[in-house]
Amino acid sequence: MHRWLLKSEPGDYAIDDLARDKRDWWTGIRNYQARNFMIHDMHVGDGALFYHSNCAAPGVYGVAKVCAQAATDDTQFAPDSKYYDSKSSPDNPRWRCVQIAFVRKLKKPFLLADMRHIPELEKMLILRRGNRLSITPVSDDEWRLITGDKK
DNA sequence: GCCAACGTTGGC
DNA sequence: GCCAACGTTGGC
Repeated sequence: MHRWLLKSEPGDYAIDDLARDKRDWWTGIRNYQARNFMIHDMHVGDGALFYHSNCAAPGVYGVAKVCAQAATDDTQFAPDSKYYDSKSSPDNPRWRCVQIAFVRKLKKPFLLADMRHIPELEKMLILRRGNRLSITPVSDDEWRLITGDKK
């Protein structure tokens, strides 16, 4: 069982959207490293920290979990989608994504500005300068510290 | 809005 | 395969 941090711009898709929808395919990932995490390493039951990026107060706002293994990301074939990929073909889809389910919102967000001051979190990839990877692994200790979960 | 850091593209 | 140019990300 692994744990992850998923970035999303709240203007695009926020934790409240997931709370409303209950579950959603994590479409639109167009980076091979993040895609490979979804295809090879993310499994049903894995936990996910839901992180808001590119916004006034970036940080972890909620908890989700993987509820379905990676499947074809249909947005790659939708010409109207901002995630359309003209070089991908239905015979050989380039992009796949997992489905995630809403678990809960944090009582108060764990902000990036606060994460930076906690020594136990200093190894988190999200804190590395220049980091742009939208899916990153999270250790069990980091998970407990951020979510307050006992295990 | 600024700008550093990064990933991708494409000419060679 | 190299690498400059370009577009994007994302904190500030």
